[in-house]
Amino acid sequence: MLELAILGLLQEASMHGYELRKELTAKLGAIRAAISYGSLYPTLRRLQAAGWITEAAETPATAEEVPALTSRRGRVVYTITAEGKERFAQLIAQTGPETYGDTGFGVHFAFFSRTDQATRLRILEGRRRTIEERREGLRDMLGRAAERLDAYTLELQRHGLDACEREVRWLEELIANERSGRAPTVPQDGTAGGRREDNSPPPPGETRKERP
Amino acid sequence: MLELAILGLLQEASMHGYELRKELTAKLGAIRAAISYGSLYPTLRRLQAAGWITEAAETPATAEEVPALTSRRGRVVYTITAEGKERFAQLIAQTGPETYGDTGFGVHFAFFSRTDQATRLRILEGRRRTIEERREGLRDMLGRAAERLDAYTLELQRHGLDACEREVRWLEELIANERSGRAPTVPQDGTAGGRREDNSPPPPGETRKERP
DNA sequence: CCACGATGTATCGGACCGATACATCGCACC
DNA sequence: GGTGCGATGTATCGGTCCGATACATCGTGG
Repeated sequence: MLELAILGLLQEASMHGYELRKELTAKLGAIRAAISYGSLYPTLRRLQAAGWITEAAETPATAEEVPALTSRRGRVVYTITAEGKERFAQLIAQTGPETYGDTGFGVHFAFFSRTDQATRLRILEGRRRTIEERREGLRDMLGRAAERLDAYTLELQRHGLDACEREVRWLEELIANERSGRAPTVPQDGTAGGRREDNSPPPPGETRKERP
Repeated sequence: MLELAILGLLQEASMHGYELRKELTAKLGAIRAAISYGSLYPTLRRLQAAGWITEAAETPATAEEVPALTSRRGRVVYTITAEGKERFAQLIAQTGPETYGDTGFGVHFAFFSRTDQATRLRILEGRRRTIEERREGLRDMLGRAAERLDAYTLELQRHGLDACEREVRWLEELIANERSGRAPTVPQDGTAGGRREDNSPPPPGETRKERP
């Protein structure tokens, strides 16, 4: 999962570890707290070893002279390679059971603007099915086996059930919008130097909170 | 976290691994999918080594004779010890940052009927604070940094924000109910052979879904 | 008669986290 | 003028937990 997220972010711009973590937290803030460095750095190492990314120590920019004084530990900037982009495309397109779990779905969804519509639909429907099953499990529990559980556990289940129902509705909206919507898929980004380029492709739907 | 959950469940009744997993899934179904055996068995081993639980191979009940034929691998029944109960009480009472995370809070909440009211209140308020901070982070993102993110990521944040607001309201209700409510804390269970005993202590609140 | 799903115990590699360590920079406060 | 403190920055280590896998028994229905 981390691999996918890193590859996705580096496709937008080259970054060093700290920045990467911030962007990761920003993009995935809705689904997980913050990525630990204990996960981030080993993963970067792994990706580099596999050839998906390259790491380059940042040169002091101006003044190549005066190098060895204080031995400044420069920031390490990571850049995605062509193979890395291929890898990303492969990861983003392949869907399995782990794609429908909480974390997996969140990460995939966060990169939907780089995913083709057919895959988006597949993922949304898979996720819906997963949540529906969880919902059914909770309903059964609240129905048949209710007297076996104490009041607090029951309350927890109720809250969980509510969240499931809400997410299913949310997914329904997204699916409907995806089906009917003209969704111009953004294929590749290419050069990663643009920085300010804002590609906000398909409006996922007017999910306005009007509850009259 | 698993340690706490296992100790809590074994306090209600002795069980073997498979049953333990089912009960675990039932009790925590609202917050996590299912506990893996790859976590369960090593943890049981650890708990046994620490002396919190004891494991006993199930005797074939009748017919002690005819032992070595087919060498039936009996089920291993785990029972909590007195030290284990102390350990559980210690774990359930101590609150830290990990208590307010998604999983940690869920597990603690599931055993609220074995937690004293002061601790319950502390946990609920800590959780509320945590979610409020997450909520503020998402609001900031949707406010200031909105144009930096694509439409799908934004939609994900919106959904996350919605879930945060909903959970805060839920927690408010629980806190209010906890403060005003007479909540008879269940101290100890003692004998674990009763099986059918139903101790449903404090009604956590009328969280009815009336939306007129 | 046997295939299949539920019951049951168990291990292994890998992903990820939390704590920790250490170094630099800029800025506010005294 | 110094000084502490929070943000920036890289990195490791131990430990928890997961997913895949293996293997054995039992009852039921085709």
